[in-house]
Amino acid sequence: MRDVAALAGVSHQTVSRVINHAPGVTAATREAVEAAIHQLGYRPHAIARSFAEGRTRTLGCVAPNLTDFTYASNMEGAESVLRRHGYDLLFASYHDRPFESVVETLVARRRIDGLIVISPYVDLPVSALPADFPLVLMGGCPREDVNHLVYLDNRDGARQATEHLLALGHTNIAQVTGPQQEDCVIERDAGYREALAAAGISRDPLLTLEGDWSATSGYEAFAAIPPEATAAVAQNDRMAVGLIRAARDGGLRVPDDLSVIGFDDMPLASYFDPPLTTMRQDTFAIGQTCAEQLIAALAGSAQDGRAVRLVSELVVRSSTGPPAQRR
Amino acid sequence: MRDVAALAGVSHQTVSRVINHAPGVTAATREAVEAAIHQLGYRPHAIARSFAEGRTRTLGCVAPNLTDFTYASNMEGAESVLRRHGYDLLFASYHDRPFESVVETLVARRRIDGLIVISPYVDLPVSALPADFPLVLMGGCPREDVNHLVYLDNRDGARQATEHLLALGHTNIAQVTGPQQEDCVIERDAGYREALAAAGISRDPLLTLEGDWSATSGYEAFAAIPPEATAAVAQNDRMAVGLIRAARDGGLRVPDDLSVIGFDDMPLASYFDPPLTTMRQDTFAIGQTCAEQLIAALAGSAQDGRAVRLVSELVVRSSTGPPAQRR
DNA sequence: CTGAAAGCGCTAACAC
DNA sequence: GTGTTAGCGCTTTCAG
Repeated sequence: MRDVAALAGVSHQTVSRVINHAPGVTAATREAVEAAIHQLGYRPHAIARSFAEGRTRTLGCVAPNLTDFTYASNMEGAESVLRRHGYDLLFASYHDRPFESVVETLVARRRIDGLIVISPYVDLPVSALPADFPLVLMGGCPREDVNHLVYLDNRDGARQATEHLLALGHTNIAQVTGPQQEDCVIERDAGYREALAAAGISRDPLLTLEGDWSATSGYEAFAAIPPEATAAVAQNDRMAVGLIRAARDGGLRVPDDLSVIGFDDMPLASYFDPPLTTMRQDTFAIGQTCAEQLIAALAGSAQDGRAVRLVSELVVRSSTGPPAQRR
Repeated sequence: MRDVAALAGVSHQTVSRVINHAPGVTAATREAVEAAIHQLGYRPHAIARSFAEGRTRTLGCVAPNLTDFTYASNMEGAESVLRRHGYDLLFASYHDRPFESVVETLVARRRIDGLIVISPYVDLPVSALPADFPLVLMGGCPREDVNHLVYLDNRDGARQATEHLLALGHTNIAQVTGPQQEDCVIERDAGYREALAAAGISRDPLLTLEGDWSATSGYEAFAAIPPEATAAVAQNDRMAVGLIRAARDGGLRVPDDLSVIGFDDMPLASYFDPPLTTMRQDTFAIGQTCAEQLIAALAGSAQDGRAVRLVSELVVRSSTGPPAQRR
């Protein structure tokens, strides 16, 4: 920068003005400086700038992992908008370490200006963050303890899924859940119950099985599903796929003997056999929304925060259908 | 830091020594400083440190996108080892902007100390980077123009896949490729040809169809496959799945009328119908290896660089089998 | 073993 | 419109 200033015959401050597109520079000076910059191949030092400015122009994004398509897609959506706003994106996963340590590294040491947390866990210690730190939480239900929230209405989604099965004529509807302490599991379970209750069906606890989101757990859950069930709502597509496989291995036809609906509309959901009926969520858009919220929070607008509610949409394919005669 | 020094009754320099675990501090002083740090809740300012040190302790990772499981998994593997070494990970995708702009933002402005580039493109302009910048390229074939390279031997993988079909007795083996300018496509095509040549089979250009990695493109490719083909190697699993769907829609049985082998062993590959025979690559380990290489490069060891070759492994499931009688 | 001084490259506040 | 002066919070170098 000093060299540029010398070459252009101005002070380093004028160079600073030029690279920051600050007003109050003659066109002539500006051109001279730009010529010098070009000639010297000068590039502003991002770290020095961050240091002087007191902000990093870098935002963090933490997710449980990346291999889950849902999270990866969220993050990609967020990246696309943050990048457009001139921010860099620091990524951290917290599957192998406590969330607090992420906060410690990224926030307490002031490496980032704001944070997007993708979390299916209701008990995430957001309190580990300074109260006024720009934070957007991507969660699975409404909550009061966080300023900026983007959430997928899981309760509504599960209700829709269950209603779809009810509308087809099913009355014995099983449920395969994720780990029961997770936020969205609780919500989806609530939606399932609400739909049953609204249909005047008393809920049989034996019809609910707990999995761990994996296809294998869906497969294993099948063995525990009472034979009178004619349909099942799986809380994600992987478990739905496992369940279908197990049902077929057990000699059942899908959907004739057992209808199965999933959740997520993962890639290739339509390429399974039978093509999966599922609840679609636009994960890319969710990520984008989170990023927009964060940008707004950083700009100081939306000071009070607001919760953005997103809903999932039923996609009917061929893994659900009316119940067949008694099997 | 000044406050900590004052409270502990030492200079800020001693505080610096303590937080950096530098030698030459009395146990007593150290304890006093640590007490002060704890009491004040002091955290070193990462940016100030980076600025003073002249390095950022942040590494970059660029990939075409995140939603492709392969890349996401690479990146997650890389993150796990970088994190362990105290580095942060800056992520950037380049599906919507030139690679050079990534270099500009991250490297030229010195936001990162090193870079992992996940690239299926042979023509990636690594020359945009300063020659001595710590770089690890995750590619699809050996190449000379880069110091640190981790590559999956795609030629070998495609050869294995094709040999598997040959061993089953197929002689008319079609191929569905990705976009033909991509690195790994060229390599996989070469492996396919090599296997055919070794079996004394002359290659029929009509048997090779170009797709775009999507399941849809695999589906569409089917229409162009000559009816005498009894088997096909798809260059990824998604296209394999699309191809299988199309074959069945066309009244063929898989694998009896058409054997299909994929590439990647993507999640749930075994849950498709039929379970997919494919070439497995350990994408998480590949990412880890890239990170280790980068760490080594930063440490100055491995100065001359070396190429790490990884191979994929045949996973036989049920989408391949011996050819049936003439269909 | 500890302290003092200098400086990393930039922006912000004010003076000219 | 442009230059001058500080100073961001730390590490490095060198004295004591």
